Amino acid sequence: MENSYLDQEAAIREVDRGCDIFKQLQVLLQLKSRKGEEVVHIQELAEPLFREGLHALNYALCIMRSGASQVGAKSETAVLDSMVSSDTNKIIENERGKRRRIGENSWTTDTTMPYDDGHQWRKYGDKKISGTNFSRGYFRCTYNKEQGCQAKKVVQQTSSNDRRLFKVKYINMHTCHFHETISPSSSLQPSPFCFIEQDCGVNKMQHLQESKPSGPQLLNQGSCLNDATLTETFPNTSLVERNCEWDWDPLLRSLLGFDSDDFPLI
DNA sequence: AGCCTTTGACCAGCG
DNA sequence: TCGCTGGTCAAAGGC
Repeated sequence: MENSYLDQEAAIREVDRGCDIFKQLQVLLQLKSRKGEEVVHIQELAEPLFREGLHALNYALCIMRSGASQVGAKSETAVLDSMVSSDTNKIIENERGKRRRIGENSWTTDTTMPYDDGHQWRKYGDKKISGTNFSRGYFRCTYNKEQGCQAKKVVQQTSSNDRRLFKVKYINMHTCHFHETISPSSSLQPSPFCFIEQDCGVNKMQHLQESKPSGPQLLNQGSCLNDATLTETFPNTSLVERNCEWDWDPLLRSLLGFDSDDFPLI
């Protein structure tokens, strides 16, 4: 009962945060109409902001879904039902207990950025699926061995049109410590998203290396990069920048033309 | 050295 | 029973 209450509070907190983020996004978009020359900067800032907003709402949804049976939260999920759908699966276990997982706690979501959800994943399989032009990637939490985290996800590209679309199935909630550290419940905690445009389907590490910048960048630790890797890849990037521990107000202030001296814009 | 992805093989469910 | 298919393992190689 106590946990249900805490879950509900956490979910509400995430929804609140999502609202705040979208309000900031609105401010950014209003700036765009007033300062045409800043369009590029605003676009670069708005995208991760939008992602983070979505992440906050998705995270809230995860909390609600995982505790739905106790909390009885239904109305909230309706908000995002057009974006996310859950599965009720049967559980099939084989005698060796190592494969044929068809059930477990799972839900699916359609996204254009399947590799950028704030968690660290290790790919353990890839399968060409009949009837589609795309293969399906199987991922499990990096901390599967270390911490016994049972979270998995299956990424299936469903569209290759101008805007690629992926269906991502998540299986089991994260129980690893990393999950807690990236919990967006605090604005001071690292954002799970990266400022670098993700080329979906391309190894993120490789992509980052190919796009190694020359100057300071607004980055965070991302979903698959550790601090050491980033230090090596982006030697001129400070830890604070990498963790996205900035306040958006200075950003907006710099866009408005003041206090821009100590904040490196892209 | 340790982590990752890739990829072929294996195994189980299903029709 | 058999072939197809999806999910997983594990070796190999790369970074």
